[in-house]
Amino acid sequence: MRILLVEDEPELASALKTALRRYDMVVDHAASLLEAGDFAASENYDAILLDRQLPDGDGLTLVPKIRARGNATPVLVLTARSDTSDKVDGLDMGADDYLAKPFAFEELLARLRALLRRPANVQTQIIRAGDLSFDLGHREVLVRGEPLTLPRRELLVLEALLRRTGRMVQRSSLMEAVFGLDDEIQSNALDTHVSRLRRKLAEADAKVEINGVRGVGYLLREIS
Amino acid sequence: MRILLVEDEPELASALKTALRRYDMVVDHAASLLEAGDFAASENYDAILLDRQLPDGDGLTLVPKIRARGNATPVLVLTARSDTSDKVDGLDMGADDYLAKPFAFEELLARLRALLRRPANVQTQIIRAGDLSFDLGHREVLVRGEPLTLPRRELLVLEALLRRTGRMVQRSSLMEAVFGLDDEIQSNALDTHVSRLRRKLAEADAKVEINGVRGVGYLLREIS
DNA sequence: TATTGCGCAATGCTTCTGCAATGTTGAAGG
DNA sequence: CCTTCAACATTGCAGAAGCATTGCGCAATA
Repeated sequence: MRILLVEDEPELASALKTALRRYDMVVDHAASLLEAGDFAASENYDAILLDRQLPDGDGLTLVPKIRARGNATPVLVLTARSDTSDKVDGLDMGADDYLAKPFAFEELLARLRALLRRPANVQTQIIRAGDLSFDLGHREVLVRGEPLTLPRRELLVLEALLRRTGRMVQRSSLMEAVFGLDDEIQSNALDTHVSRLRRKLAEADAKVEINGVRGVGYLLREIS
Repeated sequence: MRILLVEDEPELASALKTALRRYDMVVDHAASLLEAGDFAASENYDAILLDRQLPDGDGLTLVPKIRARGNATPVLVLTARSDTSDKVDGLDMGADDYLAKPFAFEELLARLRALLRRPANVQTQIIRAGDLSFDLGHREVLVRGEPLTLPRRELLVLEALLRRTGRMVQRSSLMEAVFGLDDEIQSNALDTHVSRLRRKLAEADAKVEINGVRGVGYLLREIS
């Protein structure tokens, strides 16, 4: 679990950091709004602990900012101010929870856990063809649910072909996809990979076929 | 917005119902645990407002019951009891928020809005695979009921893998889950932790196996 | 201070991968 | 219809890259 702790008071920050670490959370610490903005922009956190009183402004202003960037990370606001209208403001600006100082660490932890209890499996794009599916996000190939492990280069070939299932993929663009900027490959390495991939797909009975088209490139087809 | 209000005190219930209706929420009212269970089972609510003190038992017991049925509706617990350990219990049993009576209606409304904004949080507290179970809340690993203590980093590895049991976890996302941006790790530290974790899992005969996939990452599998 | 956790580097091992040698196919021209 | 040739297919191989494991020393923790 990755937490961004935004708190300017050094003692409290360090105490919290240590305490949270004890619960196996990975904590990054920002001491100002500016710093917090940078952290939040560049990294993916599972939750943000946010103090309102910061040297360079109200911590709350961070929330709409990151939400505007499409970041839905749960935010738990820590603050000394505790009257109702204050809480309402905080929650309405997009914070997910609000905790008044002083607080019991146990409660902080419990609220944090409640926030973190959310699906960890972000859905990623999956391409299907024949009996196989390719999870682009996790780089995983399944044939009828069974994993099929492929080496890197063959995976790249398969991906490039799957992205245009049933349509031609020019040899040159395959080369680009598989070898990228790597040094100029001067042999028939691509053909080699295609060949090996073909065999594995056949062995797994994936119900797809790679056809070569002379002088042009390859295409992947579903077969009955 | 459909709300299930579980509250036995008629006056409070009716006041809340009226007030919520003013904000265009559709409110169903249950006055007992039994009734609440029926309502929750048959209807789809966007949130549940739950009193703890009910004539036929502690309202909290409803939460694990509906969670077990795969129902992830956010639950906001209302209660007169307000000490910390009480809140912690409530949140750990799967409630999403906790509000002590007496409360300002404005705060209730704000917390409710915050809950409704949140993506549905399913995620059971305990993940199982093979003969081991991982309690995410208490960060405890059990093998056939026996505790297995693991160092921090290994625990993080295990957690990340367990959250996607049987499926690929990219090396990069493992790195992120385990190290965050703490420091630039430039060695094979991850491999080291995986190795050590493997050994401990094998020694404990946990009936799970960590497979490395060259060039991609790792995946955790149950074994017979 | 004793202990444990952790990152790191060295070592051995497995798998990948570019290459070349060899076989196969298909289109064009005679 | 056959020849011919270039493009594609397949396979074995050796070097490279990636992974697994272990021991070590420093640092954090108790």
